[in-house]
Amino acid sequence: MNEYTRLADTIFPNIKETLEDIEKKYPPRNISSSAEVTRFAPSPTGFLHTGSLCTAMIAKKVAKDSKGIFYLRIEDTDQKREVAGSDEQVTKELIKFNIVPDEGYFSEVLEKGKYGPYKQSKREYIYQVIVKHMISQGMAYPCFCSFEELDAIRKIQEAKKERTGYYGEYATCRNLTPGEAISRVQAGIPYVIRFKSKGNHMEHFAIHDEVKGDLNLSQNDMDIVLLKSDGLPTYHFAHLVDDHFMHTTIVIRGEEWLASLPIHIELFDTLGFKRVKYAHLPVIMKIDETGKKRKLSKRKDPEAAVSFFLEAGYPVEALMDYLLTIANSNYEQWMLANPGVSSDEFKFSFAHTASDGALFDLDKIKNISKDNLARKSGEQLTEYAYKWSKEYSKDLKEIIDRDYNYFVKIMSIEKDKENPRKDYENYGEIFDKVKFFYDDYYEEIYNKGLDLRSDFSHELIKKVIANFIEYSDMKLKEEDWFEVCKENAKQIGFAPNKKELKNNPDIYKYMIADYMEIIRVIITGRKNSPNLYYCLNIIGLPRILERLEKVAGNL
RNA sequence: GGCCUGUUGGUGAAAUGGUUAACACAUUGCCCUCUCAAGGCAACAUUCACGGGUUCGAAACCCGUACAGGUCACCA
Repeated sequence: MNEYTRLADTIFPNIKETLEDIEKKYPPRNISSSAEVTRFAPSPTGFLHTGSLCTAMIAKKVAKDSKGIFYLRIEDTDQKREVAGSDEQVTKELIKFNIVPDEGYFSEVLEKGKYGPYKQSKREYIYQVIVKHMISQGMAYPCFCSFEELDAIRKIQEAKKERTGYYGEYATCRNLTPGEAISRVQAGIPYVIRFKSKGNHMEHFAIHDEVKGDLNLSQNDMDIVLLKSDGLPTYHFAHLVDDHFMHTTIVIRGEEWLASLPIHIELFDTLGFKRVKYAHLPVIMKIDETGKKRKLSKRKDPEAAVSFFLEAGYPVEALMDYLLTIANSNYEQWMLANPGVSSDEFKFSFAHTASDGALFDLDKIKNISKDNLARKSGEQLTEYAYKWSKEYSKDLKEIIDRDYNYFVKIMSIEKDKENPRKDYENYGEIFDKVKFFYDDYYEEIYNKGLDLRSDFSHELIKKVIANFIEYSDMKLKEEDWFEVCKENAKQIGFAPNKKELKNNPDIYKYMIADYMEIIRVIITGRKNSPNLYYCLNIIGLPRILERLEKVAGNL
């Protein structure tokens, strides 16, 4: 038994299994060589971030496009930052956006797949086996430096204007003999396990990134921490172990990880593990108050949390479409050329992924969302809005519940036209725009006061109401009905069009638009509404008369 | 500060050495129109961060400069 093995046994006396044993437990996946295995690996520190959703979407797409596997892994190795329950929350939100993992973590009681556990805190044993192996091979060692000592080292480095970190001559614990290390461990001195880097910072190596292209990076020479004093791994080590044994083929993550790529490469090479491919995605940016670019921030930007879009009632496909336009520059053209086709049909390619971060553009999402809602039929729109309302809007749910078909009629206004109306940006806007179709809400609007223009005299308004009641025939077809309205209006002095009004200022003071405005405001309580003919038809003659007579009577 | 990455209009971007720098969002104007929402048409980068070079020819290639972002933890 050599010294390193003794050290390893001293630190992990209860670990009997070897690296080979673990390898056997997680054999290569039985999939074709072109199939990609991707993962989404959030740390449960809060709600799902819009940028993370984008990353997850891409990972899912890459797996799906290649008939591979997409799995979800929870990276909960930092117990200090952990927010209770957010692992399940993130998972649920992901699924709401139709990003359903093929395997991985679903909840505390449900995991799918043979490569688990998929929650890092439950994989402690595996990490320890690997670390023990590394110690016994002289690839890793215990470090007894305290936070204070580390801090002192950093200060010296800063003073000398050298790189900060635990490396080279500063990595004092790497020179401890196994014997010395054993006695310190036995003496109960706290320690972490560090990687013994063989890299040279002055030397470079070539590496290909799917997004960034060919890179030339400095070798790593940091003796980074593998296992923290609490026995849990750092991100770097967990990445090595998990992505190796779960047989990830391509790691898709944010570009904040690019700087530590040399560490990961050295780790994979040292263990003799097959390197994975990498795709480092740019982060979504935003212009802050001072005019500077910065990352979308969960604290400052409501749109950084996906719940923002869920609550506002944007269709999930709209957000996904938008994120895809950022992720693949050719997606927008494809989307325009294939209206209504699911984005699942689109082939994602890293060749069209920008390498710098886009500014988040809410206007664009609104536009995409409007299009999306306009394309839905009245029935579909009602179905989706109703589903949304169950979770996010009592008021909307309540009016739909009163009479589902009545609501469908409202949502169907002019849907059969060549260019359907784009009335709503999201489900959250519907209620307010639709209230007037309901008598109790109309009553509310009426009581607040109808917004009739002040240059309309009471006499004029009464005249219009009387004329409309007498001559308007709701049984007519739309065009005919409107023609009749024009004629009637003309009888009481309203020009039938702009030209006539302009050309005959002595005859006309008002035109048909004004006539209709009076009716519109009285019936709907607003100056703008969808096509009046359809509104009136849905509300029905008795209630129209009621509203008109009420106004006339109170003038 | 070191290292890495990037820079085409207000925004997302196309164009990978060859005529007027696509397209989409936003904005503005006009048309259509019962209002609104749409829709149609048009305007919006004399120029691709800046300086130099290579070339018959550069937004594209090379070199500098500037600016921006990322990163330098027992956080991920």
